[in-house]
Amino acid sequence: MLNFYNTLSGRVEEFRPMVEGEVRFYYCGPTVWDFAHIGNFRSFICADIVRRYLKYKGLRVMHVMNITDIEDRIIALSEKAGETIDDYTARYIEALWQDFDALGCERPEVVPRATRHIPEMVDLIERLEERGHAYRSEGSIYYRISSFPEYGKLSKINFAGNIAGASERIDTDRYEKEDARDFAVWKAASTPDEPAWDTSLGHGRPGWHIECSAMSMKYLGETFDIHAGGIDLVFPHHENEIAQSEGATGKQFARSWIHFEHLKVDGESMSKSKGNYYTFRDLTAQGFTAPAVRYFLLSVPYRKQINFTLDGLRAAEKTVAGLRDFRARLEEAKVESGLNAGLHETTTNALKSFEEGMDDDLNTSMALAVIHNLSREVNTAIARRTLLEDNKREIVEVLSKIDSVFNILGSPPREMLEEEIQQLIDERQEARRRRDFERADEVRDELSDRGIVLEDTKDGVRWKRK
RNA sequence: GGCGGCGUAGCCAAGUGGUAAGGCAGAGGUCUGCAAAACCUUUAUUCAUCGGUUCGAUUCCGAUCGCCGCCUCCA
Repeated sequence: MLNFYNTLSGRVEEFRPMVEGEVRFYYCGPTVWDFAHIGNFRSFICADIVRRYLKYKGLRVMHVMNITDIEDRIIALSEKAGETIDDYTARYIEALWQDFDALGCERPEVVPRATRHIPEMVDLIERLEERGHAYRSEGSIYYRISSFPEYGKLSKINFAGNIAGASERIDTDRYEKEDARDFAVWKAASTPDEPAWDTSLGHGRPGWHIECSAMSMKYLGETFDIHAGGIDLVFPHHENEIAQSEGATGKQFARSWIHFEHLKVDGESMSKSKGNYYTFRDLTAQGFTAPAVRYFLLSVPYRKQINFTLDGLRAAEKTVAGLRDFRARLEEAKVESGLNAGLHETTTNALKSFEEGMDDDLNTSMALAVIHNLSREVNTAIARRTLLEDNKREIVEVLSKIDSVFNILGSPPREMLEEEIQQLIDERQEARRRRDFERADEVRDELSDRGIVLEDTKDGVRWKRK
């Protein structure tokens, strides 16, 4: 059984979907202008692991990831660029998918955009008004927090407590609100030419929080299984979503909440001003590979802060290369028929341990250790020629099952031997037979310069790309 | 000021009331023409510091130090 930490209940609990065999999963996606850094990708990959492991468990997953394309900053930037929101955001969204695919994340079933769901948000706001949860003030509409006594149940923020230090920074005069905690669900346009929509609520745009309430309920129903996102969204975003959705429907909104921790870079929070801000593209430009980045970002359980360093990524690069080598070696191993009982047990236990690790609040560290241990044992068996045909088949199968979740081994490197490479290899073998090692090394160096690494094994020469 | 998280070997990092996963790096060995890869052996008497509870704590409690986040518009 799968257990994970539910932010709402504050403890690890067994996950049971609402509808047998089907999971309705909402992931709070990025704002388009700021999605490219590795902090966001950690989040995407965590969500992808959740999705993939649910599928591993045989569940159908209805996965919705929103794209926030209305937001003060986007509006300011698109205005500055003299572009419409759509034009401005288009290139970011395109880049998002490129990186998303490269990092091996499966695309969600539905990717709604805020700009395409204004009517749904307007409807929801009207429902809130009808039920007394929202009020108008100077053309804007605010959520009345005093009307929702459960407010704070997700973030466990004690509003009665003393927030003297914080309140200094709240300029209460700026808002025409009944209560400083109230938040905007609809913002009246403040300048004539800022992007805005004409709706029954007036000329303006939705507040940030309302989009997720409206879009998640549209695609997943008023109550759904899992709502996920970065830990920074717990308050106020997710707290406000609960207030909006449950205020409007009177029903429970998301049954479970999963929040992904942030990463640090070189021990500090990542920020542009600190100069420790990395995007996925920066890293690939430096020669790092996508599977290594993915491995690194998932190597620490999602509830722990991960400390991103280039040294760590270099280590991940080697680790992933080792695992890929292992898989290739296994597939190429020449084996005799039969089943080695000891290895069979090792294999069975490996899969079991993998599931135990993942079932325990998606402990990817523990689950990854399983592959390493299996790799060592199977390598030994290959070296000792104790790997038999039936073992090989089941180990290949177990590896691909595990990799259906991690997605770091990729498809097996069964590229055709390019003729030229093979010719050089043959030439080197011929030279070795003549004991002309000078020529043999020359050929190996030449291949190495062209990115091909050779390995002399008992079964002949293996080659791979660097 | 309030709330929460973290501090484990050279580096990254899992984990647990009963004696420390895994990865990278290092050392020695096997194999090899030499390499590479792989394998074998090895690398924390110790889990920030100081107290307390306990038969026993890295794991629970308290204090201290250090780091990170939230409490605010916005993702």
